[in-house]
Amino acid sequence: MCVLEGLHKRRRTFVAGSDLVHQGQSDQSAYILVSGWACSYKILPDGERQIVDFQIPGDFLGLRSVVLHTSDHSIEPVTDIEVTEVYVSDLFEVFSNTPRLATAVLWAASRDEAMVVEHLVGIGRRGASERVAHFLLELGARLSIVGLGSKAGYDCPLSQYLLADALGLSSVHVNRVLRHLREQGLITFRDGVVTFDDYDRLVEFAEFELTYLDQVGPLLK
Amino acid sequence: MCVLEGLHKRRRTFVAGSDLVHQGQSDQSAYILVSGWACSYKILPDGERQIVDFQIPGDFLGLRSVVLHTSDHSIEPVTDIEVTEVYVSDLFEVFSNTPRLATAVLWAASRDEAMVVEHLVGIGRRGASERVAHFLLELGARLSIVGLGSKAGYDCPLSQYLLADALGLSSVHVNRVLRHLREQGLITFRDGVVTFDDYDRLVEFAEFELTYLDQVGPLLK
DNA sequence: CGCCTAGTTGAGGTAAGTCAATTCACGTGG
DNA sequence: CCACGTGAATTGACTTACCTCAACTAGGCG
Repeated sequence: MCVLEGLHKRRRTFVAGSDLVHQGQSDQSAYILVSGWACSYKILPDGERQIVDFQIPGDFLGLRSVVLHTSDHSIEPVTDIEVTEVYVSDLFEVFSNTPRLATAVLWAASRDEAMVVEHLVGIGRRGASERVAHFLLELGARLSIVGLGSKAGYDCPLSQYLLADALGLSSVHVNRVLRHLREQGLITFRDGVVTFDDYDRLVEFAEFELTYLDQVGPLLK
Repeated sequence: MCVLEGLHKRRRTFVAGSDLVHQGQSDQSAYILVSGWACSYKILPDGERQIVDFQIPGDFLGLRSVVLHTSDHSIEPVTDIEVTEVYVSDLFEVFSNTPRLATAVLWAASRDEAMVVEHLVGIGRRGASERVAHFLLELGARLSIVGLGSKAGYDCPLSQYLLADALGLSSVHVNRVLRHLREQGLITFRDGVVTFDDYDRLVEFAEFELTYLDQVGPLLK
């Protein structure tokens, strides 16, 4: 992400629960998440919520809203968060002066899309247990890249309700699945901590593969 | 899409069924679809397939594979297709000379992601009937933009099997849902043609909203 | 004519949802 | 210090949306 340093600007803080970006608005700012967790989600007209992705330190927030000039989703902090605001005017202007930056931003956007795609596949074609396992593994892999996790586990501030909204399940079922996985000696999620009880067996169970997460940065190094 | 004209290069043809991009490969080309339909999908280790999106004329093919330098998905033509190849070397080089182009490509990538997100929401939180209805409406809206559809309907070369793989349903269930929608006088999909029998009522039923599809082009005009 | 693929329909099974009750940890105010 | 409320996790009983298996039809084509 080092290439993106040039963009960092004003530092800001948001508390858990207060929307950063609101569905339907236009002319939003983009941010880079410095500390804490956030999530991007969509609310359906009938009130149902689908969480599209969680953002962890180092991730962009609201990039798509800025580029498309309108927001099709909302973003809210899961914990209190720190962000650095990226000025829209800058973003486009800077493309002219620093084409490498344009490539870096495009890379970030593509990585983002790849994560959404993987998520889509999980919801569409994986059973609930594999889905939960795969999701927690993927989160772990992402966190490891930024030094916040390992093959042992990681701190995870998500509630079972959030997990359910992300995975297209009911919170009741998420609870049952977590119990099942714990009883199988695969993974434990308790008191805000995810522990991989048997990483290799879990990877096999969830049919987890890294693919795009192998890449650690934009092409141009 | 006019801004992208500068990229158009060699014209090529692919027949239905032959992969353009194959999951796991690196150093792919990107293409712009000129005529016909394609689909991007992922195969899970257990053989299950999830179709991520369908591409129609004007859409990019394989852009993400190029940017991430590795392909996490496959793309195959649904019908025979014509494409124009976009040389990778060009794509990045040209960013330096034509920053407007970089913005246009980023816009295309973002629009792509927005479609995947909408798809994700559908699979995660909509019932089968609403999901099918919404999907066919969205396809119609996209086709209308490039002059291949209207509020009356459109030609659609998809089989019920493809639809099922896209929507995370079984083909049997897709069939039942289509019958149900037809009997409700909402929409008819038969012999390769989608007909909106009652567009307004269908929109209401599916809770369809346009949002990002309102936008017809990159910010910079 | 017979094969193949796409679509159609029925019967029965199952994964996951809903509703509801209970526990527990925490914070807040009397 | 305790009574109370609130939000998360947990578990049981019952319901349902969707899947699987399987049979049958209809069109296209060698």
